[in-house]
Amino acid sequence: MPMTAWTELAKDTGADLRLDRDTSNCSIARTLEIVGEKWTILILREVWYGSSRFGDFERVLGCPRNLLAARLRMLVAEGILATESYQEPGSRSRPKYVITPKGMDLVPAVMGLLQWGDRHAADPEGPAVLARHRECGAPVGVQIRCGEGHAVQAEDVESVPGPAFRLKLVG
Amino acid sequence: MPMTAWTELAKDTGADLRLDRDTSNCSIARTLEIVGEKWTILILREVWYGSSRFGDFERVLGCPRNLLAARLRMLVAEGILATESYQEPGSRSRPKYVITPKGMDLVPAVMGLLQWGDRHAADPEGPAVLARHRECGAPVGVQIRCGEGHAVQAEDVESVPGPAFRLKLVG
DNA sequence: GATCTGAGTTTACTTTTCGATACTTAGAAG
DNA sequence: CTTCTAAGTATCGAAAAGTAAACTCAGATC
Repeated sequence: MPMTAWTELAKDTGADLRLDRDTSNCSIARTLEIVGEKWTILILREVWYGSSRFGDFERVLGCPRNLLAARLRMLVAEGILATESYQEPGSRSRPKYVITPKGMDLVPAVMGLLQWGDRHAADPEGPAVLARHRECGAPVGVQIRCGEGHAVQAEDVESVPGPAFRLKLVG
Repeated sequence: MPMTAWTELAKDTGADLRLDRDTSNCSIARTLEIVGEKWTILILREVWYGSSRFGDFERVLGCPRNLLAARLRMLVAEGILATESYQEPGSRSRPKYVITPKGMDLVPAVMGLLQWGDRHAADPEGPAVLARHRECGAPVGVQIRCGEGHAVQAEDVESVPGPAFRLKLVG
């Protein structure tokens, strides 16, 4: 999906100056800034699988406590998780972590990673987890689709400059 | 999408032993092992946008040369990129990097990240890049779908133990 | 044969992130 | 008022990443 609209502009202009796409405004990079750190996606995976307490995450992930605390704090600050409290009988109330709608919106991206791993890096025994549609039981996956409702092959995706497209000078 | 099938098993058994899901076989984690390092996804983004040469990546990403070389080497070793050669008139032939089918299979995952960023971390000016269906021009995005063809809400995805599901003892 | 060029490699140094363990804290129970 | 517990903090050495510049290498040109 080459963006010919800018690769043409980005040619050498003869002098020492040269134009390139300005990649500072990129939604992929911005998303990775938030969820691209080590453990973050795996914490979300555990939330989807039903964990909610600090100790749950620590035990099942084996993640260092200080990193776990930092990641949880950040996910809450970003509005991806929210804290509620639970109270075990005979204990004081403690915080637990639940996913927000903003966090649920990450499911397609993570399911994309899951799907790729199942296809290209699977354990010979098969997947440890199967995702299926609650209503009909059929296995689920992610698909690229267009606004017209067509399923789209990755090769048929075309990337074009958007409203915030900019060029930058390099040299 | 809690997996009740194992959260029930994972209760304290009264003694000092306790069962937990064994997360060592996870397609998400395995995928992140390969593409979860810094720069890797951004390199792939540039490949999708039309870059193919070492110097292209270096200029547009601002990534250190040593890391760029390491990431490219790894992507080729994993079969996500492949090297071909190009020849500029008057120059010797040099290597360039092209995406493989295995690499194209990552598009849904990365498009998921893009979509989330556009929705939740967008620049006020809007996105720098728009993805659309080459045939009909309509904007594209990723969707969760089941084998029966239904669009599935993230909340309606149910995760159940697969063939390689294991429990582990923690204590 | 000297020079140019793009694609790396190497080196040396700083900064950031990771990982393991010890320590603290706030309330409930004895 | 001491103990117990889950949820954190604090600390510190190790590993990885970032930065910058010098160096190599192989062919094409001069």
